Amino acid sequence: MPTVRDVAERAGVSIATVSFVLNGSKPVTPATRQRVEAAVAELGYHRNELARALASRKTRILALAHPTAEHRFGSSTTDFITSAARAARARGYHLVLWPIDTDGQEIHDLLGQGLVDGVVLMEVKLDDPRVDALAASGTPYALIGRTRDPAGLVHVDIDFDRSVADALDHLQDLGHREIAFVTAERPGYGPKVRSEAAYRRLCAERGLEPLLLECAPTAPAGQGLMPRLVERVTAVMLMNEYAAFGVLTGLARAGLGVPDDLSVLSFTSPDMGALADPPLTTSHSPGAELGSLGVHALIDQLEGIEPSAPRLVPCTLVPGQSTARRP
Amino acid sequence: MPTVRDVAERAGVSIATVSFVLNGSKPVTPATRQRVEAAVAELGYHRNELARALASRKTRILALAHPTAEHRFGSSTTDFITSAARAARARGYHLVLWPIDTDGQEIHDLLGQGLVDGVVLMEVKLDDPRVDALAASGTPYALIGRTRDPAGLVHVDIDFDRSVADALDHLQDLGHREIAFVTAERPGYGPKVRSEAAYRRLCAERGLEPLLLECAPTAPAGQGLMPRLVERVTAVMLMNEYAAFGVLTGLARAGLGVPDDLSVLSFTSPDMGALADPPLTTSHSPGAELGSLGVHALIDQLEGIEPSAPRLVPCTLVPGQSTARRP
DNA sequence: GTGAAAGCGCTAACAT
DNA sequence: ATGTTAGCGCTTTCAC
Repeated sequence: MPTVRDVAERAGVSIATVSFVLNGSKPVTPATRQRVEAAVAELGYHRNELARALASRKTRILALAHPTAEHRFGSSTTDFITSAARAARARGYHLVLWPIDTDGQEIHDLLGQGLVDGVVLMEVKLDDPRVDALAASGTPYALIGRTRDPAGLVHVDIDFDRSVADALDHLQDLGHREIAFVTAERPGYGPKVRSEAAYRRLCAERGLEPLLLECAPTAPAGQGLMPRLVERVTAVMLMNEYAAFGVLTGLARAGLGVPDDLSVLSFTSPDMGALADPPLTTSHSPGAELGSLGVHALIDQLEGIEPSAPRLVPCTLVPGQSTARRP
Repeated sequence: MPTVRDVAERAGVSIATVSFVLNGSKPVTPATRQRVEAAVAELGYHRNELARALASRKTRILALAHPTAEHRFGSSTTDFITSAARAARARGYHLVLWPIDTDGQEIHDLLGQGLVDGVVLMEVKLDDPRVDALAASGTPYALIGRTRDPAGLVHVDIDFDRSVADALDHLQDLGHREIAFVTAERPGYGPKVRSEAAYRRLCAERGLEPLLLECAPTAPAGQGLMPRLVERVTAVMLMNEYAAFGVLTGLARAGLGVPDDLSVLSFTSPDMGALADPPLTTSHSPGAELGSLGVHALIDQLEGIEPSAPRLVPCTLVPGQSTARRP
């Protein structure tokens, strides 16, 4: 592996000049720049990121801290992670994975290693001790999700208000007025709390009678909703990836069908929705976009670019065949 | 952040001795060891992994190279990744994510940065240029999956022979003799090729008539199989995550049911299988185990531990209600 | 068993 | 505009 020294020698300049050219950190004559670039190309030189990190006190490595148990983005977790890693690389950073299970100590030890410049924290809870640990460490960080009071914290999240409003719009446009909302049983879970709040507020604003239900956060779920649900509403929005199949099954067993007897809108990936019969109308979380935005927000902060206002991104509605005009 | 110097000073020893204690790289008197350890604890010292990496010429960072498009492990990709990261950390390594789309150059540039000691390559194809790029680079690597001729390459993969045999056993035990096998349309895709070969061989050995079918590698899929499938077999194994729902739907539309008219065994996660009605008998890929094994195989290689023979891990059969005794 | 000193390959003052 | 030089925080000979 060639080093700056080899490049400098070959180009007939000092190692400082090589560094200036590589980093654009100081003005350099076009002529010498070219000689350096030629030497770099001829030698197939790549700078050693480790040495650079040590000398510059910037590792250009970010950590993606995520609990191993929960899967907030469900089917879009992979998209999120991949997109975060791509965004990092696009700006010259690397992303390391930190599966974090415990709260304070683990993250503290990891940070102590001095390997990363900042942390992207996934699956942020309303009251999250990891956020406190990060804040105490002084390491820059960006949150995916929000704590109870996220004011002043760098974060990106789903825009639950918009997402629920869009879903309601879709159903109301089809003539529905009795629209239930089903979440997963997860007390204190941010997305549940925020989407329920949005639903309640929107119902009030629009003069709709709210019907909030819950079911299990894992499959199978939703089948038990059935007697109650179809008696009281003509449409349902499911903020629970697993519930849709249960609802369809429960309905079928009662001799009823979608969308004739009930319109179903599920917050899940279109891929998942396509598995159902009929293919579901879905609203999918912006996993990839959040991954990218979160990383950019963190890097902006690291590089002293603008304060980077929190971004809230709505889910995207993809019409399927499980929603139809009210009978 | 305290450094070795601070520790050395406080313990009244040289920085070399501190290093010896921290790494166990040289014998040290119990007494001085204790003094050093005390100083470490008092100062809350963590060694700087970056500096250690530069000086020792071992970064203790591994890359997980994965294509962004394909999703071999489907629903278990997240498990795989998480488990790989955990295994790495358990042995004192970090795992960086490298979403790789192009073939040679990208991986070459990344390796040139000198950030990683080795690479775990996911989604290995039968003929994979990335493997050649890695081999040419001289960087140690481990493959998840196998090339056409994996002899001599460090790799871990699903044991398709065992997995298909176990599935056949399950169905044959239930009295089935006509058992179809459905894969996803993906020419040259390792898992498809190897599982099909296993199916053919096993059918021959057991005197069964093979029926191989394909359908789309994305949802919706499988509905089109229906007239043909149920006329010719009493059971089907689906090596296609998306097909199961289509098969169920197709069957229902024909007024038929599972498992009465057809037994269905799907190679997917039990979570996914639980969504179906009836809950599917599934065989799930050992995503987490492969992630961990792959990382260990790579680290063993890096640390000069035994040659680490290739490990093939079978899928795990989880009986559901979609398979039953042949009518 | 312990210490002194020479780097690892780079960046970033500070000179010139 | 370019060069000299002093580190970044650690590991690792080589002496003692």
